[in-house]
Order: sequence, then C-alpha cells, then structure tokens
Amino acid sequence: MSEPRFQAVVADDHAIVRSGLRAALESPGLVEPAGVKVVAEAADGLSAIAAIRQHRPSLLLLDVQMPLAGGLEVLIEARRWSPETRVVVLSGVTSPGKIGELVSCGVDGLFSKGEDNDELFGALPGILRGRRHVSEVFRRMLEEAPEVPDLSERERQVLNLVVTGRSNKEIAQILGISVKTVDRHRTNLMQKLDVHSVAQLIAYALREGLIAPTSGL
Amino acid sequence: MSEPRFQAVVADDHAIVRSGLRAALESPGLVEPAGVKVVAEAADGLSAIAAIRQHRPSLLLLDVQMPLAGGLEVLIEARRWSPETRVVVLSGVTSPGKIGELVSCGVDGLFSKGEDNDELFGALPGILRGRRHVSEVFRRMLEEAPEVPDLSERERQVLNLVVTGRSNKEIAQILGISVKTVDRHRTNLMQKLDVHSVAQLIAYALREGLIAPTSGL
DNA sequence: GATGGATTGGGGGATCTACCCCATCCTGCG
DNA sequence: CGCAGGATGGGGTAGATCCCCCAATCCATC
Repeated sequence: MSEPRFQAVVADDHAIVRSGLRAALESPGLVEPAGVKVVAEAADGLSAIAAIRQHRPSLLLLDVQMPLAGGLEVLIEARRWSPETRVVVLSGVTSPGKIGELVSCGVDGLFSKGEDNDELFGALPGILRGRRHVSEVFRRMLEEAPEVPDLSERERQVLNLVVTGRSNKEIAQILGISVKTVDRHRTNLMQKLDVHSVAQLIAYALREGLIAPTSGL
Repeated sequence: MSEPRFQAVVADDHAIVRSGLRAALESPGLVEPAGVKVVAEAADGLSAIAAIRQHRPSLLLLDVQMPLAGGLEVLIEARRWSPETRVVVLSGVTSPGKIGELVSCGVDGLFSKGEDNDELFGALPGILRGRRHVSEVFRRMLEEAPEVPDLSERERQVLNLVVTGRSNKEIAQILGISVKTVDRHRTNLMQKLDVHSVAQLIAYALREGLIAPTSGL
C-alpha cells in the first residue's frame, strides 16, 4: 500500500466523534488512490491550532463548538498558519448567524452532524481538490434567514452583560459610562432586534448564538 | 465466529457518533467471548424507544440530548418495555440536576463524551454483567453540587413562562390567576434560587437545564 | 385536629425598565 | 466641508419589577 497522499487533523471535543471520523476518513476507497491519514486529533480549539501549525495537513475536520476556541477562531488561525489546508467544519445545530460567518470567512466545507455523513464523504474528494461544498441544509438556512441586524461593538458588550444578569447600574459601572447611556444602548438594541423585554433579549441572543451559553451567572 | 451474545442499540442524533460507537462496540475483543452486535441505530428519542421495544437488546447506549425525547424519557420508557436492557447514557456537558435525575432513575452507566472512552469501554463488560458504573467526573460533580432548590409545580410553570419572555400580566392571563400571585411565585422563585432579576433567573434556568433552550421566543 | 406547605391574592413602596424628548462629541466618508 | 452614524448623557414618565406587609384556602402529614 502506498503512502497516503492526504494528511488530516481531526478536532472535536468528543473522543467518540474523533475516533468515528478517523475510522471513516481512513477507510479505504474514500479518496483515491491513496486515502487519507489522520495525523493528529485535537480535543479543543487551541490544540487544534497547535496541530495545524505543526502538521500543516491537507485537511482539517473540525467541530464548531469546542472548548478554548470555537470553530471560527480555529478557521482563522488555520488560514494564517497553513493557508493550503482545506478546512471543513462540522456543525451541530447552530444559528444562521454563525453559519453565515463561517461561510463568509471561506470555509471549504460545511456540514451538519445530524444529517447523514454521505454528503460529507461524498464531497470530500472534491474539497481536497479545491472545490467548496456547503451542505444543502445550511444553504437553505441562509436563504431563509431573515434579518442580520448587525450590532455595534458597544451594543454587543451591553448585550453580553444584560444576558449575564447585570442590571443597568452594574453595566454602567463595568463599562465606566452613565446609566443613561446603557439605557440608550439597550433601547437601540431592542429596537434593532425587535424585542421588548430582557427575557426576549436573552432568548434572542441565545438563539442566534450572539453570546455563549456558558457565560456564568 | 460464534453468534454475538450481546445485542445493542445505539441512539445519538449525530450520525458520526453512532458509527463511531458501532465500530467501537463491534471491535473484537471488547467483550469476551462473543462481542457485541449493534442491531439498531436511532437518531432521536422516539425511534430509540421504538428500537428498544422491537429488539429488547442487552444494551442501550444513548445520548442525553436528542430530538423528540431526551435521555431521561428514553431511559424510563426503556425500563418499561425492556427491563432487562442495560441502559448506558453518554452525556456532553450537562447540569448536576440532569445527572442527578439520571442516577436516581437508575441508569446502569453514565459517561462523559468529552473524556476518554477508555472508562466506558473498560466498564462495559461489567455493566453487561449487571454492575453499574457512573463516571468519575459525574460522581465528583454530584458531590460538589451544592443546591437542589426544588421548585413547586406552579413555580416551575411560572419560571418557564418568565424565561420565554412573558410579562407578569401575560403569565397571569395564561395561568388564569392574579398578577399578584404571579409576582408572589416569582419572588419565592428568586429567593429559592438566590437571584435578583429576570436575567439572572433565565441564566440560572438555562444553566441548570430547568428549561429547554429550544423553547421559542 | 394541628401544623406546615403550596397556592391564592390585596396594599404599598423603592427601584428599575422601556422609551420618549433633547443635546454634544467624534470619526469616517463622499 | 458637511453630514450621517456611533457613543455619550440629561430630563421625564408610564409601567413593570422586586420585595416587603398581610391573610385566606386547600391538602397532606404527623
């Protein structure tokens, strides 16, 4: 058997997923003529980046949601340190916003974890030859996605603090601005997002993935 | 090769995870002498239950978070229709509350997806012989878990409505009670949970998995 | 049958939210 | 240069929230 022509790095926080992907990638006949060899696995974003810098593989298969660094950050870093690496992102359920970011940052492949993997593995040879492939599910999601109500930097900060349970007074102290200004940002925020209460604001933020659900309190 | 002695059903909403688990379970040498055969896969809770009723396998490997029915519901239904099936739950990151529920409902095995699978596969033979095994991570989580602030039925209803963005007035109309009573429940709720605003209430509810993040608006 | 909890609800008040009004300052852009 | 847009705030207000006070009912458990 000849040496595998393509090297791959697999990044996912679940060990089972990593071994499943490794097995699938290395199964003979997937990519002709020599197949793919998984040279490294990573359980979090930072070690994924480290693995990219070390191996500069042909392919990076990575999950969107990972500890320490998300899919988007890893994508950007991968582009920086190993521009020729094809980056394929696997996503669980994510918001149109996140998906859109990934696409506009130029992922080479974008697939859902939930659907069959046939689409992924069917498209892989093409991707390794430089084609791009965004899963049908996500393409529809992006078309149907209605609003992209882009928020300013300050608004995003305020939103994050609101969502973590801070009152206007606390936010004002944290950001070193007046309560009135926080109030202003909040009003603009709710107008942009077309909601009318903190609860809806939080629900929206979580749904759209504007903020991490892991941000404490 | 002799017929496998143990039949298994694998339930997870991600196809990659299912195939990874199938490969690992069916790899020779895992369980002596005859190994495990995966007789069915399920991508959601309801088909998991259906598979259990049809196959009555020795082992059910299932994810906590699945569409249509969660891990707990599937566990309960599995016990009902196939009491001799060993149920092993795999969990991503979940709250102490959910973990505690699973344990007190008597799962035969409880493992984290993030950690190495060695613990799972090492414990599997024992589990198939009737032993129970809760992963070290979760055992520590349960020990360190401080509060179990159990809420009344009404409080839970109110919490759910608050979290989905309803105002006190709306909640009062929905439940057919006075605004004052809603207010009362809310106050008690916040006292029990030691929080002081809607935002913190929502953050708490999401963090502890008291409510589904998928509840609209 | 008494005690405790859950649920119900009214009065009242301090505070906060949501949203108007207004203005200033700065920065980037045609 | 003007001018839009972002960020900054002050005044004001109707309404909502948060949290006290109080008491009634029902229901289980001791």
